Amino acid sequence: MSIDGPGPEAATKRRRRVPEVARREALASARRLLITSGPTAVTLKAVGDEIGVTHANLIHHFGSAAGLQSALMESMVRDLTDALGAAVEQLRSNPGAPRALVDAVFDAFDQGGAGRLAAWIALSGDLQHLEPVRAAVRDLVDAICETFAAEGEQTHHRVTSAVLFIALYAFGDAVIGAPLRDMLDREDDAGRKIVARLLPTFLF
Amino acid sequence: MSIDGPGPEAATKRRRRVPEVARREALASARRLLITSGPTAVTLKAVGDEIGVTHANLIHHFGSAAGLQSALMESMVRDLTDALGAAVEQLRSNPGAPRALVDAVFDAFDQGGAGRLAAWIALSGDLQHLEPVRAAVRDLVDAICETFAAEGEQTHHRVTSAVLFIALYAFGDAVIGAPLRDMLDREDDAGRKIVARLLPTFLF
DNA sequence: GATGTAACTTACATTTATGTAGATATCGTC
DNA sequence: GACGATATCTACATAAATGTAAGTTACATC
Repeated sequence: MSIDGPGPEAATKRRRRVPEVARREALASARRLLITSGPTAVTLKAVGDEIGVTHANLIHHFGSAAGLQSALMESMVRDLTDALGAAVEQLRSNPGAPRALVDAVFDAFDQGGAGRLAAWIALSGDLQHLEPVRAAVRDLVDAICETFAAEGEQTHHRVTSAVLFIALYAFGDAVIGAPLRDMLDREDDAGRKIVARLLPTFLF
Repeated sequence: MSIDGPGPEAATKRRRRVPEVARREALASARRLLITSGPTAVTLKAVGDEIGVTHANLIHHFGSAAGLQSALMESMVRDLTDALGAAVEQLRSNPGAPRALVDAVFDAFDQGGAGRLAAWIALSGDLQHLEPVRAAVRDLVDAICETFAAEGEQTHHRVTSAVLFIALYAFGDAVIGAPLRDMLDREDDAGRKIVARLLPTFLF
């Protein structure tokens, strides 16, 4: 009886991945662990066990445990910025549908674990990992300003207010929204509805 | 030359605290560590070093490291609920001043570290520590409903929306507000101003 | 001043995460 | 099929966090 793995006779076999695949598998596993069990669960051993390699192998690919964490943060930040970009496209093609934009941003924080990741980064104090987000946020603001260019002098101020509003709220919702809604006996998308209703206040 | 401590001739002396004082000092130190250096910095050794006792002594008082963490969470949750109670009193004495209520709630999450604590709890999955908050939130909702009793059928729905709104936003602001405002070149109280402006939308 | 309780310490054991060194196996290439 | 690069593993080392046991000391009470 083989403990686990590809099979009885393959128990002594190694699976040799190309480095890029090995890194991708490891990062996917690390993200899963972060989302389901929290930051402390993302250890070399836990990730290695999930994808069937030793912890030493992960050090080989990422240099160190900190290297793995950095790569994970980088990967999740990239996904978040991609989602924000998609949200802007969404807004451009249909400026009058705030709920679609809200869903895009909320999903970015909720699924993919960007909210939990941001909380982890903030709690750990590794703020340098948030730097890539700065450029993405700048782009987001510029894009929205362009879409609402005719609004006059206060456009930039209103847009930054709107971005601050939706980002903080989506973050909070992703991290503690579920238990809080449970305490208040509110439906799952209560937060999204509120934001979608208030967002036009900023932009129009 | 004494390394550190109360003084040269007191180097061999022990300081014997009454248990309540020992616990209070330890919890204050643990909170400081949590706020300044993140959850992983709250270890028995770190807390012990700060208040001048050994890690074994902390185990003596709290039973285990988990016991210390639970006590810390309990203490911070109590402070948060106290602050929420004060916010309700504030609202009762002056129902027309949203900014005062907003400041009270934001300070509860910001100072005292309730926001960081909640993030830690949510990330770790120790949701049972949030149970005391449930009762506090219920009280808060009831108190606000009472204050605005004349508003008719939808009062409860509107109030829960308002509480969800301000709590999620204050939480988000406490955890990632600072870096996000920096990215957007916005002033420190930008978040509070936005919430104070929008809050009447729910209640009136 | 003697005594008992318990706060506190020291010393040791265990577990877990991380890191290093060297051996081994896999796969592309000749 | 031999060979070289390297992905992967085994084995060992280290550090930190937690926990346990037993001894010490401070302080209240008599």
